[in-house]
Amino acid sequence: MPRPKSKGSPDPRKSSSSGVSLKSLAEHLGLSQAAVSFVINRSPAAKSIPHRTQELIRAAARELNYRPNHLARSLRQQRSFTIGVVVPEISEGYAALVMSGIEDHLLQEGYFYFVVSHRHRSELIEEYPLLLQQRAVEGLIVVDTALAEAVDVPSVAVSGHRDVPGVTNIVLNHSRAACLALQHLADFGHRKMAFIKGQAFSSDTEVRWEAVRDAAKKIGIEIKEDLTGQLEGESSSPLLGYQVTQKLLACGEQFTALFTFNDISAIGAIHALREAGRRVPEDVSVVGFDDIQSAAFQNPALTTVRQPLREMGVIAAEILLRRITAPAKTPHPKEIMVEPELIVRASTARISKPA
Amino acid sequence: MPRPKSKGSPDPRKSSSSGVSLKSLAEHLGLSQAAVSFVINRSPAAKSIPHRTQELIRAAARELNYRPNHLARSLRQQRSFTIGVVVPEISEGYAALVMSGIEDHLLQEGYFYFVVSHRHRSELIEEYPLLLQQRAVEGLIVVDTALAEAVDVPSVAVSGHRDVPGVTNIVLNHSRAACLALQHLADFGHRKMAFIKGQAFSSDTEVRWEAVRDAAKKIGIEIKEDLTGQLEGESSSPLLGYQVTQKLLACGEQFTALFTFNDISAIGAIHALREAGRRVPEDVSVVGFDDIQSAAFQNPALTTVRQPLREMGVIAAEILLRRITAPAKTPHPKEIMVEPELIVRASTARISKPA
DNA sequence: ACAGCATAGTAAACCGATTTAGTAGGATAC
DNA sequence: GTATCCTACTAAATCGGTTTACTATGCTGT
Repeated sequence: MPRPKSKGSPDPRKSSSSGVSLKSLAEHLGLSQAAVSFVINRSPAAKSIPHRTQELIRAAARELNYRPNHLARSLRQQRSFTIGVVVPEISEGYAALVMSGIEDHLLQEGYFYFVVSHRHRSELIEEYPLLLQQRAVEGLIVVDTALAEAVDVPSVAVSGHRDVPGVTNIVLNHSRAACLALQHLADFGHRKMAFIKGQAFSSDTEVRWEAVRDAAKKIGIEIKEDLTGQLEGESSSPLLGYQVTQKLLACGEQFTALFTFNDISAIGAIHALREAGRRVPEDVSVVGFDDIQSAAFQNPALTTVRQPLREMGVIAAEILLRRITAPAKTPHPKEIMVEPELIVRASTARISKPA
Repeated sequence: MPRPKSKGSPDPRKSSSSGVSLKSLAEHLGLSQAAVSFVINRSPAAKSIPHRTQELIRAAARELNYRPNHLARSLRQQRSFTIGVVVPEISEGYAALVMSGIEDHLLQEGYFYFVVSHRHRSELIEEYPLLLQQRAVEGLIVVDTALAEAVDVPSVAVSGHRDVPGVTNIVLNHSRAACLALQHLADFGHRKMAFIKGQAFSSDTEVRWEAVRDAAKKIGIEIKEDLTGQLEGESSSPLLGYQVTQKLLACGEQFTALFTFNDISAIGAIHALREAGRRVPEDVSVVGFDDIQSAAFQNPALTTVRQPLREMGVIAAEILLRRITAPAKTPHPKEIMVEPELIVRASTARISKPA
């Protein structure tokens, strides 16, 4: 009853999935399903079918608007042309940019993808990869998420730092990123620097902090316990940076520069600084991270360490598809590193002579 | 060769999709596939199978880590539990927020979804819905995109304004939105207002502009041709608003207030104003639209018309699933309207007495 | 005259589930 | 004693394609 009955006469209003199956198309043509399938797919087996017949088949397919059922095809071929993408949350600027790169490459190559966001709930982080595999994805891209254990499809982690078997990590050169930022501030004469670390769950947090400490040591900057804050909370609102900065200000320790974990928190931080009567950049220089789109249009425009997020998404997709289609040829790189770039704008300035 | 051979002994390392099929599970148990299927799915037919046997089956399924192949199930049941989501682009704050609402509800209800972005290319806008239907999606959600023609699955359009058969439109009450903004500015004494319209391809542009004109007439504000600009270009960067505002300033006509199409362009506009020596809000009041996350953290904090984007995504998903699961009961509303809210912050102020 | 080969296909297995229709064997009813 | 019902399942069809193995026919070469 709910199924549209397929009468002998093809209904031209019915398009695609609704009416026309390979079977009905073959019947219409008076040929076998196999013959039609060979021609439609340009399979090598079609070489024994004369051109005339091939054209008849193609014409009929066009006319009846035949579109092969992707489910059936995937089931038989054991190829779904589908990828699973796991992100912490979608609204976040970071993940959205990476996703946009991923999408670009995947769709270009004829793959579709499922997106799931886990909002840092660990049971979802474990469950979603399994659900995705049940849905026959051929590979997984996880963004800023620590994959619990090995999965049995090829996987790529963007900003993954764990050494998980079968997973290729796409990472930023955090050492270089930290050097760029600190050297820039040091060049401007800053010595008393404050820092805002990322949330504990963010996979970049730890690596970046290591890099910052190394860079500070190399450049000869002291990192004071009192002047290091940490973002807390799930959301990616500037509010988090605002709150941490208030705490940093409250501790009483002086600082002339602030290096934040991302641009979003830098925006909140500037707000807090201004509320406390500190001018940016005259009293405090602020360096952000990521270079999100609105960074250039903050007031003052944000000096930041640019992370090639979109490109990282593209690379992730490229590597993954390469691993899927030519597993033998690609000896599966463990890590691919991309380079940051310092974008100097108006939120940093030479330190003013102490009054 | 590429397929993992399924030997008699189950390999405990192989999980999910790899080794265990219903067939192998049934063989392992010495039962028929049907019996196992009944129990796994808690089908009513399982009532004739004794508890003892049911437990054996479930235990074996757990132990071998059996996970039914979703492709096969979908094919047989003609239910894919998959939705297609069509957006202009992913990086945009607007679409990302709506998507986050969509995702929340869909995953909660056990559906997965494919995302495709068309970047306003009309051939993709036509092709993607077909490709999605080929992939057996049970419904479509299109965001800020004009669906070319009727599709044969239930569909919901967020910010759709076309009357397409079979499509439910989720729209903002633009009349109210325009009144809120203009009345607010008028209350502050503004009479000379400038406007930035959306890009021609954005489905809200026209409707909103109508609403603005109506509101202006009602309130008694004159809309000058010279003081209405329009965003141009694909991207959603603040740069677009920056450029339009430069043009508005260049024309020489004076204005004390500016109502922009979205927050992103408001951010660019403020930049341009400031560069031209106009202070915000002292010289020019600016009202944005959407209330994106960083709106509150601009300097000055942005006064804006809040659009409940996330909620609109949730509603879209709800309506769609309701239409899919109970097509008879839901007589398919043509339009659902959500209400805007004016968020007054610091980018608008009472007009200063003319010097 | 007949093997051998190319042409133009077809029949049927298969992917991995769900689902309908049916069956074997024991218990109960009359 | 047997018709009937219940219990505990199973065999086989099905979803819509792809793919392997095979066949029927006609032509060529010797």
